[in-house]
Amino acid sequence: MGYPTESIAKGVPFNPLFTFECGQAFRWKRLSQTSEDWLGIILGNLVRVKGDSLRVLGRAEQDASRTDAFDLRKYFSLEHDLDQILSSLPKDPFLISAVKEYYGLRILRQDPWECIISFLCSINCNIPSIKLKIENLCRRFGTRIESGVMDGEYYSFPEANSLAGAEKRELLSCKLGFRWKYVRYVSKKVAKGELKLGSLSRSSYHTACDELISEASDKTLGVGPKVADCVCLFSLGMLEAFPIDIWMIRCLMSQYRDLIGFCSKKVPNQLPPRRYQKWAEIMRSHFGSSAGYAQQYLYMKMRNSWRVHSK
DNA sequence: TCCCAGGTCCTAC
DNA sequence: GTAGGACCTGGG
Repeated sequence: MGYPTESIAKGVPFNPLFTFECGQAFRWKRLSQTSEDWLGIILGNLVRVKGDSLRVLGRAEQDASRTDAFDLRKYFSLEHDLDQILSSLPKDPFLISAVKEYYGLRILRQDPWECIISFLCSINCNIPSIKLKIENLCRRFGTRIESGVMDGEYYSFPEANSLAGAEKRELLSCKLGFRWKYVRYVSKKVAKGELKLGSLSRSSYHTACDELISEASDKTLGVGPKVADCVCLFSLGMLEAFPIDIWMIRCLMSQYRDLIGFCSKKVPNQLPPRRYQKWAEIMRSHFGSSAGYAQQYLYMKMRNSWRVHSK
């Protein structure tokens, strides 16, 4: 294949393991457990990241129209000055240890379309289960990518039109469960141009959230505050977004209880919308304009320490 | 067999 | 406005 090898992040802090396994993206696969060798698919391009070098191995034929938007510097958010961002965060002990432990985690700038569908798949699911659903969708509705180099089959993420036209039983066969109607509803909105994901990045964070959640007073089925925050943070470059999931609730309850001013000792497993907004706003003003970075480091710390703790 | 998972929606107060 | 339950399914 005649694609050049590029250096992804020479001199830039970048840890593929933390970046790809922190639950922001679901299609990166580690090829070797002993080295940093990863395979991912970005806008129909099969991409290999090995050490700090990056190589494009193949492209999906029918995705040619989208390759102009294929910008690896943008995808890996190389314009983010990680050291500057991390040093701008408040110095509380829990966050300091999270940053120390997971240094090199970068927030990616993914395709908003893939991002919104992925996080619809994430609703009430664990990560292996999310990956399975997305993989099923790609195999069923995506386009085969010919690499000629790698073993195995690789598929692009489906186009909005494909999912918008899918039948219920087809989506259910991808193991989407009750999420099938969310996926199809949003796909139709995007396919018809009623939800313009591309232009959202030019909006303010709050405008983008409103647009994603209420979408001109017509509720966007399946997109609540958490999914909207994930889209803002992981695909629109809005670093102030602070998604609050079950792990973040546990984190806030155990580490930032005074800040959120929540009296009950019982850790809730979900937040009513108003409380979600209140807590997210408090954390935004605490962590500042890069609150999303704090959230990701805290998320990693919380998940992994919980796992160790509960063994 | 039960419980849980990167939530959201609907119903009943 | 908000608490409580339902929702598909795979994995522990």
